[in-house]
Amino acid sequence: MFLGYISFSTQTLTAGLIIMQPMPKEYNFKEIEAKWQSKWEEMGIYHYNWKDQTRPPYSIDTPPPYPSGELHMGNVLNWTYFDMVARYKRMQGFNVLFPQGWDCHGLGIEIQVEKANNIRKRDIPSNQFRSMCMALVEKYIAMMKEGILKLGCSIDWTTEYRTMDSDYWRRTQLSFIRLLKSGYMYQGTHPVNWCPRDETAIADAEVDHIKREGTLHYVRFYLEGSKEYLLIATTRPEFIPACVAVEVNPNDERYNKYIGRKITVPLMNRSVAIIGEESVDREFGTGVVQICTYGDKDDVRTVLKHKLPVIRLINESGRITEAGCKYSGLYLNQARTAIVADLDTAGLLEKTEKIMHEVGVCERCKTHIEILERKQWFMSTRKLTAEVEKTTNAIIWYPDYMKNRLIDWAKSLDWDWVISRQRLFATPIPIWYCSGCGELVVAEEDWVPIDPKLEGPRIEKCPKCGGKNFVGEQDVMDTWMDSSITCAVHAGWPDNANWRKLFPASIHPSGTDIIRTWAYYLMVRHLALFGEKPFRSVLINGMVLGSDGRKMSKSLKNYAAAPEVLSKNGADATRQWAAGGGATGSDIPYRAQDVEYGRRFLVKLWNVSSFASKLLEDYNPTENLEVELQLLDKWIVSKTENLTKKVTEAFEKCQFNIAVEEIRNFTWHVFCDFYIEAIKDRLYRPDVHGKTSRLAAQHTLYEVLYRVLQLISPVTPHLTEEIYQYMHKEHKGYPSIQVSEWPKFDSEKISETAEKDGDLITAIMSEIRRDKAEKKLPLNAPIKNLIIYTTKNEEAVTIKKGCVDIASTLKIENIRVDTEKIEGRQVSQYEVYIKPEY
RNA sequence: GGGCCGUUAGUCUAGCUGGCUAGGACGUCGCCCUCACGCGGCGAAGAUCACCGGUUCAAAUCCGGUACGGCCCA
Repeated sequence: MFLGYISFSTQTLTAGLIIMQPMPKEYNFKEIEAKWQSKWEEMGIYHYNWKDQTRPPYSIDTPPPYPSGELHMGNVLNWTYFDMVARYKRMQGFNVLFPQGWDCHGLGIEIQVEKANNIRKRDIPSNQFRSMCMALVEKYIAMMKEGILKLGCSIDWTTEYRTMDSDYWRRTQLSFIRLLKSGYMYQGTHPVNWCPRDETAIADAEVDHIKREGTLHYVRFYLEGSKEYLLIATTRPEFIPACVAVEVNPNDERYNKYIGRKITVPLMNRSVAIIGEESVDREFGTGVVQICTYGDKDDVRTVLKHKLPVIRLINESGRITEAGCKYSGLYLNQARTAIVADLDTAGLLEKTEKIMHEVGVCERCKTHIEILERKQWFMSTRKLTAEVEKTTNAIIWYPDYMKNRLIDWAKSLDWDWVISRQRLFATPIPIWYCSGCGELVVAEEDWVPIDPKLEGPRIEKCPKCGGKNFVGEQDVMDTWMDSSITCAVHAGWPDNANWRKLFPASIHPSGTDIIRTWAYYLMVRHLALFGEKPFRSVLINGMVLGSDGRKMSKSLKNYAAAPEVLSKNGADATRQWAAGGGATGSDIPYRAQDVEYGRRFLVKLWNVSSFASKLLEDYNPTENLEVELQLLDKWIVSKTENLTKKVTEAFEKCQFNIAVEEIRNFTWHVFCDFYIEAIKDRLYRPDVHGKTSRLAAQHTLYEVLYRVLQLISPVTPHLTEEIYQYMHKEHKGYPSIQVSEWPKFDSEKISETAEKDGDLITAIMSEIRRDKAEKKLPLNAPIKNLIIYTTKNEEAVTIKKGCVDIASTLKIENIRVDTEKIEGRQVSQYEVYIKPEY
């Protein structure tokens, strides 16, 4: 492990003459990026040093991605964001922990395995099914890992983990046991969201709401012992057998007189009560609705409030139970057809009409969600809502307004989190039941990892009845139970006694789409387990849109494949798109031109460096500590210092787009277009300008370039490393620019006068360039005489000082600075006039 | 129906703790084979900052409202 870079000082390595290595003319990103990716790994510069006592730690709560195939542009955006943070913090002297895990379990993989093999979970032995899932996960991990490596992320791969490994189970199970003991986990029979296709309970967060066309049925419900009927409107007539009440708004003059009376459920030989409920929408349908167990979440609320009976109409796979009488055994949609037909035949169906309504579907398989009552495990999350809100507000969010999404979500939840799943590929719940008395046996902390389906509890007999037979819990945990303890796991919990040094995590990166899951579950779990916030800050990235500004999707043909983008343009160019594509947290479109521009910037930076390496061939950086800086040297030095300040502040606030733009503009349009153009003559002709002046230019060129490389290195690590190795490594001494010390803003180097003076000189240069352009002359067209007029004495002095630079840059033979008014063109934004004679 | 966000040149976007001729990129147009770079250089054109009203010496920026769009939740 590499430990010692902090102790490298520039003094110890710089004895003797240093010869600048000439750089190749061509910039081959493929070669360079691959080379540094493997060299950095060999150097071990990304390893977190667990023994370091001096540097402050900085821990990144890398969200373990769900392996779903190849890396996509959203991942690229996400990973680039926190990789820049990691690199920046490392340079700032932090001991950075940048771990990488994989969130393996869950329905997503199971469904893919089922579809690929045309099977259902129960068709084959569960072990075989699990192996198939694991094989698919491994395949996807390999694909994603390749992409992450190609992106040049500074991950500490010694920390790599998979949530499907038994060592990770151990942690998940341990967290379950502790939460059970502290009263946060409970078993209960409550209504839950249920996916009939996947045959499992799912949490609110896993339900998608989509707009769909449905049919509204108007059905006659006869009042008990009467010829009078009420017309109810329902989109789900198949639930009529489970009707437990009919509801009207008590303020509705049309119907409130019926409240308390009995009404007959059509097709079923029974009656239910008519009840009043203010929440009934008088405008919807007829204003009379049926309450069934359970048609939707509203039904659950009403049943609870009015203590209505529950009729279990459907089973786990979405078939009608015996409670459905003659419809028993049918699937819901079959029952629907049959019931509608029967209603029609009996003359009870008055009419139907099409309506658009929103339905809940399973986020993984898009099947219509049902609500079922079945014994499940829950985490009491709702009692933490106030705490979640308080903690969320106390955490730094980049950008700040994103915290609302978490708070709003937490407050909107009306059920506790159901954490059990009736699936296979997941962490087992470490629980057994005594076959004799049903007593619940919880695994001891030192039994885990354990699979209760394969192994019995490590006790002689049931503590209650003495029975010796136990049945393991068949249900498994929600995948979010695995991934919602990462902040503690990354820090080394529970094995590392010192884990709180790295906890709470310094930063939690997340996309706008997973705030309600990842951020929320992390929050409730860590609060419940440790009584502390899981992270100190949250970094939010937006969604990647297609180039047309719409959601990126293969069907819209605006999809960009990340591996292709990376291999075509390289990581450094792609990363610039991610960093500069838009403000942090906002959605950003993928546009090939942005990546293209990134690539052109790299070429520019490469070319200027290669040029500089030639100009500095005879420059020995160690000898020139005292140099006599000229007007434009001081100007660029001061501007560089201001740039350092701006970029540092931008990185501190995770405003990557600002950082990137500042550096690029400075490099391209200030450093290259003006400074380097202006010093060429000083470098080429020391006989005219003097050796001291040449040395000052070389020194400034060398240092400013180094500064630019450092500032942009978190964004474009490969190219900056390559240039650094050629030009600065010998002198600066750091084995990699990645571990060089982040420049500290030095107010000593700021000179308002120098900037003002330099700005005036460069403004005059621009004006002359403009004049040449308008006259359609080449830039190097010689000018015989130039008269510069200003009334301000101060400016005249400055201009005289800068005459040399103006003359050499624009090939002027004679310059006269005058205070006599002349007819000439005005220098933009100055009361200065120029008159060139060609 | 509620919440959050957005509306800036042909396109994408920055700026929004109020004070600059509103910054950048792509695209467009003109010029230049200037000895680092044509994957370039130098220039130019292009925006009543969605609309209405208010606060202020001063508003793209703050406040209120309207319209349209996006996301999330009912």
